[in-house]
Amino acid sequence: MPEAIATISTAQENSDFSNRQQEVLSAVLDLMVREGGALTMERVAKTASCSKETLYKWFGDRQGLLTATVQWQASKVRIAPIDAQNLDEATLKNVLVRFACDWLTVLTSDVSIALNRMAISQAGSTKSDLGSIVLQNGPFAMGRRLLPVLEMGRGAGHLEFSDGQQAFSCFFGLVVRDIQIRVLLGEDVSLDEAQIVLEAKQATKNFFAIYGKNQTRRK
Amino acid sequence: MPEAIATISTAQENSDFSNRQQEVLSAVLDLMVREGGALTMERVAKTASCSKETLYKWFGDRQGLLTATVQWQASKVRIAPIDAQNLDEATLKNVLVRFACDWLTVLTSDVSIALNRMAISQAGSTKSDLGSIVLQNGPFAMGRRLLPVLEMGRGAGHLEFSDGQQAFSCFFGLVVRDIQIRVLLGEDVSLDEAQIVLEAKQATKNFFAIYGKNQTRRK
DNA sequence: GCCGAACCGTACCGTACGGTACTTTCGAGA
DNA sequence: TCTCGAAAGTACCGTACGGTACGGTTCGGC
Repeated sequence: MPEAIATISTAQENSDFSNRQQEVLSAVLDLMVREGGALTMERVAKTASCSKETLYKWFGDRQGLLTATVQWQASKVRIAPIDAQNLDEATLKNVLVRFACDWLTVLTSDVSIALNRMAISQAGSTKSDLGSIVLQNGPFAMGRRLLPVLEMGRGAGHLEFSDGQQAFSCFFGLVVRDIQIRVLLGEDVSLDEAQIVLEAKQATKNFFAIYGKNQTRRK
Repeated sequence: MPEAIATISTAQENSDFSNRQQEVLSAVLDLMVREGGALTMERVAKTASCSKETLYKWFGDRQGLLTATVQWQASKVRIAPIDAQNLDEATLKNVLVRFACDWLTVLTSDVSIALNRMAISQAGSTKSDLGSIVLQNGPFAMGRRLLPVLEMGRGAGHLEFSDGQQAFSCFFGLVVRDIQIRVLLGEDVSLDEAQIVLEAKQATKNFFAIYGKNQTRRK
């Protein structure tokens, strides 16, 4: 079983950013979480103890800084491969539960909320690909990752579906429900570990009620 | 069967706002949709052909104008009562499908997207109840409305659940899936009427696979 | 020790925007 | 027709913020 979907890599030579630059990006992330979307270049500079001029030199402009932050955060979330040998039904369910747990944990984390808020708030306006970046590293990444698992489950005879995308989308809905929109809108949805596990199990069970092969289904 | 969940009332003496004020609010809504969250008082005044001073006189400040707009929009969406006489299973399903259709239509509408973006973008920061207003008139209102239906369905022996909230939440997830977060993040999810109906039927079918009484379910 | 590059701190500029004050226009009622 | 009040139009102010310029400081290479 995979250790976790989202594992923070040990950083250091993580990406195209130098250590100092990553310190800055980390500060941006902190500010996003603490102050919401209203971060100013001056506050970033002060928080990261660097000069505004350096910020502009490194990241071009404010938009570039935000984009770099989102990309950097995305690059930190590595998705561990799934070793799907001998996929008996219990193992498959375990993988799905695990998956749902990780997903719920990420969704309700401060960083994810802040990032999504940021991306959403400017998705409608000027040319900015923040939205698509978050999209790529959020729902889409989950889909790309979960799809093979579902197909393996189908191959092993535990699941039954024709459209994999649709099956994934359904699982997504069962897991996330109205939780994400509620946290994004500011409701304090505090889920402790136990609750998350419960929700994940429930979602998986429900998923099997729909796509499980041994279920009687209507029509 | 209810005509529609969201029926625009014939306006006029709709709420606490005078006709002229509603013209202004309508202009705000238009601007939100067209320009995204970056609306300035000056643009509102110009668009609505009124003076900034009047705006401040009527709505106090920018925040008040936004709040008034959201509330006004919410007040326009009247939820028609459900006449749940002789709730046979087909009727129940019809009601649910109908419900899901309306919900999906609203979710993907320009106005809803703009409003949600606005509320989300400032949900994290300063004291503002935009988020809770949208929350109250979005997911929560849906829940308050759908819950009695589900309970009637249970009473009539078509559904089986212990926690109504949970059942609603599940239905919500099955209907909305990842659609809302994707549109909010800027993806162009264009659903025509036919697709929406399809999605709604699928969601209802899936819901019955989970909570329908005549289903074999595991555990 | 010297030089240059990188970078910090800070002062500064221009502008956009929230909010206010003042003048003009318009329309209803006496 | 005159009066008055409400609201349009406009000019204005203060400030916050994005972006730039520049002097001072540190540090690695020679």
